[in-house]
This record gives sequence, C-alpha cells and structure tokens, in this order.
Amino acid sequence: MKGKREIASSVKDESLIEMRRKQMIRGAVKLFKEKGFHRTTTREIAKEAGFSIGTLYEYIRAKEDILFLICDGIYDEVQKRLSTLEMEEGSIERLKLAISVYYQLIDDMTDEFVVLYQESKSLQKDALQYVLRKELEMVAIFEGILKECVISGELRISEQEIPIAAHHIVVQGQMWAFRRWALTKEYSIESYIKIQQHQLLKGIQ
Amino acid sequence: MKGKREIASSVKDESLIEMRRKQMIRGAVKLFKEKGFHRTTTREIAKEAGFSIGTLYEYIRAKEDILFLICDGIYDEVQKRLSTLEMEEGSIERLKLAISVYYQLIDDMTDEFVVLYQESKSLQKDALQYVLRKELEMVAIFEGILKECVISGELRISEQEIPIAAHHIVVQGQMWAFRRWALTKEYSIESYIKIQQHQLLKGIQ
Amino acid sequence: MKGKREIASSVKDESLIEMRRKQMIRGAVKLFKEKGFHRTTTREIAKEAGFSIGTLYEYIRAKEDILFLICDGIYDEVQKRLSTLEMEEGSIERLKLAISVYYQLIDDMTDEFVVLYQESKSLQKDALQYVLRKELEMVAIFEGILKECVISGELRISEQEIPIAAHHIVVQGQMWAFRRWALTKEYSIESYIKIQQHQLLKGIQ
Amino acid sequence: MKGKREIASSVKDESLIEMRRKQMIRGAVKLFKEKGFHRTTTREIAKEAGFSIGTLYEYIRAKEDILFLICDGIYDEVQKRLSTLEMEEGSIERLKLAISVYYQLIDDMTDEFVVLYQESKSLQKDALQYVLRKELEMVAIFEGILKECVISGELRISEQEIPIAAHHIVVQGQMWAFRRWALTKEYSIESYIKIQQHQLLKGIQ
DNA sequence: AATGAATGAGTTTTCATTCAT
DNA sequence: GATGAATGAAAACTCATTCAT
Repeated sequence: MKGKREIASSVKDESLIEMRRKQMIRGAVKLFKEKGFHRTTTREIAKEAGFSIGTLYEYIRAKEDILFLICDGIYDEVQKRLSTLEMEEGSIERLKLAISVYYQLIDDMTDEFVVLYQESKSLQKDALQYVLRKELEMVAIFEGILKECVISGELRISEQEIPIAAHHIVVQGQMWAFRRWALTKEYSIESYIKIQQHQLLKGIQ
Repeated sequence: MKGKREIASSVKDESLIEMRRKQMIRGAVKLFKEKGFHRTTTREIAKEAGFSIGTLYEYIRAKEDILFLICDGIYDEVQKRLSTLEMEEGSIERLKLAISVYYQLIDDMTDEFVVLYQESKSLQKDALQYVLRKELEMVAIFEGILKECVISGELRISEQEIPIAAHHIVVQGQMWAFRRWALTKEYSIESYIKIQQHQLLKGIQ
Repeated sequence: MKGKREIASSVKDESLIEMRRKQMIRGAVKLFKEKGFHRTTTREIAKEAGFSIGTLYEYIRAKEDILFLICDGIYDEVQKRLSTLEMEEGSIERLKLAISVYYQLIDDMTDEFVVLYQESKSLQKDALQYVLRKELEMVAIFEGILKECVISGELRISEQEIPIAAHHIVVQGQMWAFRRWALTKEYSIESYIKIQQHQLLKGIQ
Repeated sequence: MKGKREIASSVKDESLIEMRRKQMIRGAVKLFKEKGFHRTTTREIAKEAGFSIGTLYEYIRAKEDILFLICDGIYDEVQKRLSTLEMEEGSIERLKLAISVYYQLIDDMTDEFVVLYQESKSLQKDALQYVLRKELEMVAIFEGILKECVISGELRISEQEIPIAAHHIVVQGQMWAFRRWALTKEYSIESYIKIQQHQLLKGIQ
C-alpha cells in the first residue's frame, strides 16, 4: 500500500538487477538459515550466488540490504497470494482458505520465514520499522477477513478479540516454520492446516 | 533432572561466582535485547555489569557462555515455578494454574525469553542441544498435565493431540513475549491469561 | 622429495602470492631475529613488509604460517644448492665442497637459520613434524655423501660413525649461525670453512 | 668471578627464598621445556611449584626473573663442578676429565640447558648480557685448560685455534642436549663422551 | 607470608567495504 | 559491468602484575 523502500544499485539495467538480486537472495537465505546473518560473510554470499564480491556490491550498498530484500520479498509474496482469494467475503470458508493459503506459503518458503523472524532484528532502525509495518499489514489482512465474518454473522466474537485471533493465526503459522523439526514427526502440512483450521475456529466460533 | 552443564570459572569462591554471574546476566540480557547477541561486545557487557573485561573472563571462558547462562537460568526458574503447583492432579484447574504461572513468568522475564528464542541458535552444538533438551522437558511438563486431565476424564482429546496442544500452550506464551509491543495495546497480562485459558480450553475440551 | 605442505591464501594470483610472501618473510626474519617470534606482532610484520594487517592475512591464515614459510624457504634453498655439486661422487673433494656450500649458505642466510633453530618449536604439531622431517632429510644428504666416500675407500670410518659425523657437520654449521657474534672476532666465513673442513676430516679420516 | 646479579624479593627469610625459588625453577623448567617461555603462564608456574600466584610474586618481580634464575643456576653448577678437577694441570687427562664432567652435567640437567639455549634471548638487555658473559666465562674455562695443555706441550695447536676448539667442546655439549632425541638411538652418554673425547682430540692433537 | 580476585593493555584475527584495473 | 586485492576498524580473548584481605 505504502511506497516501497528501494535499495540503490549502481547498475542501470533493471532486469539484470532483478536477476542478480534473486541469485543473491537464494544464496543468502540458505546461508542465513544455516549460520545466521552475522556468521555469514558477504564473500560467502557472493560465492553462493555465483559472482564476485565486487559484483555483489554493485547491486546493494550494504550487507544489511540483502536481509531487507529477503524480508521484503516475503511480504510481496504474501500480498500476492492473499489478495486473490476467490471466495465469498464474510464466509467462514474464505477464512479457512486464507489460513490454508498462508500456511501453504510458509511451508513453501520456510527458510525465508525463519530468516525473517530470526534475523530481521539485525536491520537498522528505518528498515526494521518498514518490516514491522509490513508485518502489521499482514496481520491486518486477517483482521479484515475476521471482521467480515463477524459482520456477516458467521463468527460470534467480540470486537476486542479480533486482533488476538489474527495474531493467533499468524503465530500458528510461525510455529510451523519454527517447530517443523518437532511437528513433521506427527503431521504433514495438509493435516496441520486441517487441525489448525479446526482448533482456531473452535476457539473463536 | 539430568546433570547440569557447568561453566568453568577460574575463581574459586562459589558465592562470588553466583553474584558476578547474576550481574553479568542482568547486563547481558539488557544489551542482547537491545542489540542482539552479535552486536553486543563483551566489553559492553562487562561495563554494564560493573566490572572490567578481565574480570568478566574470570567467570566465563567465552562470550557464548553468557548466552548459555541466560538460557539455563530461565529453565531453572520455569522448573522451580512449575514444580510446585498446589492443585489436584488431573483437574482442569491445575492446567489453568500451570498456564497462568507460566505466562506470568514470561511476563516477569520477557527480555530473557526473547533472548532465549532469538539468540540461542548462536550457541555451539553441545550447548544448543542442552538448551533444546531443556525446551522439550518444558513442553513435556505440559504434556504431563494434559495427560493427567485425559486420564481423569476432564479432558476429551485423543492421545495424538496432546503434543500439539502442549506446543500450543508454549507457543502462545512465546507470543506474549514476542508480540507484547502489539498486544499490550489491547491486553494486560491478566486479561491475556484469561483469554488464552479460555481459548486453549475451548480448543481441546 | 615428499609433497610440499601448502599454506592457503585467499588471493588467487600465484605470482602475487609469491611476491607478497617474500616481502613478509623478509620483514618477519628481521623482526624475529631481533625480538623473537612471540615478541613480534603481526602488525609489525605487516608494517615492515609494507602493507596493511588486512593484506597480511590475505596471504596466510595464522601468524604461525609466516614462521613455517621461513623454515620451508630455507630447506628449499638448501636442497637447491646441495643438489648440484659438480664433483666426482665418493671423493673427499666433494665432501669438502658440500661443507663449503652449506656453510656459505648459512652465512648468506644467518638470520633465517637462527630463526629456524630458535623459533621452529613454536610451530604446531603437523608443521613441526614437517620441519623436523626436512631437517633429517638435510642430515641425510651429508650421510649420503659420507657413505659414498666410505664406499670409494677415501674415508675409513665405521658405518656406525656416519650419522654422528653428519650431525657433526650440520651442528658446526649451526655454530657459525649462533656463535657468529663470538667467532667473527677471530674468523671470516672463508677461514671458518677451511678450519672446519680440516678438523672435521681429521676427525673422520 | 664478577658480582652476582641479585633478584629482589619482598620476603626476608633467606632460606625460605632459596626453597621457594628452587620450587619455582623446577616447575618452570618443566613447563618451559614443554611449551616454551612465552606459552607458559605465571599462573601455571605457581601451580606447578605448589603455591599461589601471589606468593610467586613475593619471590620475584617479573616473569623474566624466573628465566634468569634458571640460567644463573646452570652456571653456578658448571662453575662448581669444573672448579674442582682433581687432575694435573696441563695434562690431556685433565682436558678429557673436564669434557666428561661437563657433558655429564649436561646430561643431568638437559632440560635446564635446553631452556637456557632456547629461551635466554627472551631476557631483557641487562640480564641477557649477564648470561652471555657467563657463557663466555664458561668457554674461557675450557680455553684455560687447553692453553695449559699447549704450554705443557701435550697439545700442539696454534694460539689462534684455541678459541674455536673451546667453542667446539661447548657446542658438542649443546648437541647432546638438543639432539638427544636423535642421538640416544645410537649412543649412551658414556659412549657419546668417549667418542667426542676421541674426535675432539684427533681434531686438535 | 600467603592468597587469589581484579585489572586493562596488548594481541591475533575477521570481514564489510572500496576502488583501481 | 565485473573483478578481486587492499584496507583498517573492531572484536574476542589473554595474562602479567597488583593489592586488599
């Protein structure tokens, strides 16, 4: 909604920028997941991305920019997938679909989400605020869907309970990303989605 | 339950060790919360704790040890508070009390918990495994309480659902620690406990 | 003879590596001679070599590597100079030439030899073993030359005396390096070589 | 001959000083031999000697003093053993006895001698000069014995060759200390003394 | 005399970033 | 646009020495 926070590059060719940044994001996510932001060196990222350290710095200004690009990329994808829910507004089914789509996305981009939640605190103030704002926008999407359900009468919870319920949905998604190692012993992403839809609705219906 | 993992000190006086370590933990938690483990220097920790860098290293061997001491201290406190629930085994009231005690502890030690969940991945292999084991022991406490309720008949969920329910309780606690900045606008810890007790029980009763 | 023990460098250009390492060896030998390995800092070596501390560490991984490079360089030179003795095998003249070449080399590289014998014990296990092996190879060269003389009949000493005689030659070389300060008052390298050739041969002929 | 270089102690009781210093020398020699002067900490020396770091510093002023005490102790012993040679002055037998006594001493105090020759360069200027002077005094003892033999006519070498011959004797002693690991495979100290007496005399007779 | 906790200057090493080629 | 050698600030950690008890 708000204007994007752009990262300057000394390269002009936009499509080249996009390609190089994708390469570096892929490499960086892998490395950040394994070793964390601080233990990963820019040299390693460049190598993993397939180009030189000099080239890396043609497309970003600082190491932190890579972390920001990762976080920003996630919200782009969330926005994209949640903005096209083909289901009647105000219906419980729409809520369930949103949960399913969101959790499925987390499953597809587990590493990215883990990096987002583990490392984003390493961002400088302004980038961090941008990311927090995006996070709240994401929670707000679920608040919106919940509100519609309350208005339509399909959900009977108080106004006050909506934010916590939205946070709840988001946090249970995080849980899948973070506790996968423990949870995959018992559940697949499909069964996890089923159970969470069930329990979350029991909690608020 | 298992033997503690001890951190060597070159100082002999045990009570002095305890005191100095408490000082450094207090300072380190504050700094780690603000700037993260990697952005905090050992000199800053020493200064915050009120002694010199040399003295700091008389009580630990490596920076990582401080992080470990923080994590270990949390589990000590969890163990202590959850091991003395004066309530009939197998009762729903006991479960609610446990949740209340646990969430209250998280509220008392929010910074410590945030550091635990944000930074513990920076621990070396053996320390990390120790911390993960402790984390699982903590989840196991809630599994035990839930199981008692199932046995007594006060709770009617399947065996399979117990682990996820226990994780759920723990994760909702984490949520308070991590999302406090968003949640305190709407809830106090008391109201949060009430709502969570209610919703968690709706989910499993 | 055996494969060389390589020191990793993060610089790719081989000729640059060779040049920079030569620079740092020259500086380090001077400093190690003056103050010893431990009293010399890596910063001082970098400064003496004419580049920054960061650059130094682009060409080695640890301070110890510099010491190793010095030691290894000596054996390269020994090998080089002793492998091309143009003199009939088994002749006393060949033995005298070898002694002369070796002592002349020690005179040319006195500082390096002193560092080798004074500081090599500071090497880690594997580097130390490599250096000891090289040292023994060097003694073995003289044993070989002596053996030829015994076979040809120009030398009449027992098999058992060969190792001690070879050590003897090497040690008298060390003596020139270590006791130069006392010996140069009385002898030049040329007169030292003459006297030693004479005495060593008297001892074994 | 010259006045001793005294090391100040804040303790008054002379016999206590002597005892404590013996303890610390014994411990330090062991540690210096194993790890070198710089890699050995004063704490380790104190521990090995059986008292605290505080006590250590009651008997010396600086770490270096311990090294000096070791070196000085060796020369005391050399002086003691070589000043009472009961043999006719000017006889070859006296020279052989001196060599035997000296090499036997090196065998008795191998570790001390190795430390002397390996580490004495770590002494500060004035202590180093004192040690070098003592070393020359020791060489001078052999020069004296050689000179007597020349005067008595039992040895027929030029005046000029005397210093090198004396150095030679000393250096062959060092060789036993340093190359023991290689030499003990072939020789005992007794056979080494025999062979050296023989070869050294062949060299100068 | 003995102890050992406290100190902080000094050391090695790393790594983000720059810039000449 | 791409490269990679050069840089130096900054960080963790050590250890000789002191001094209050």
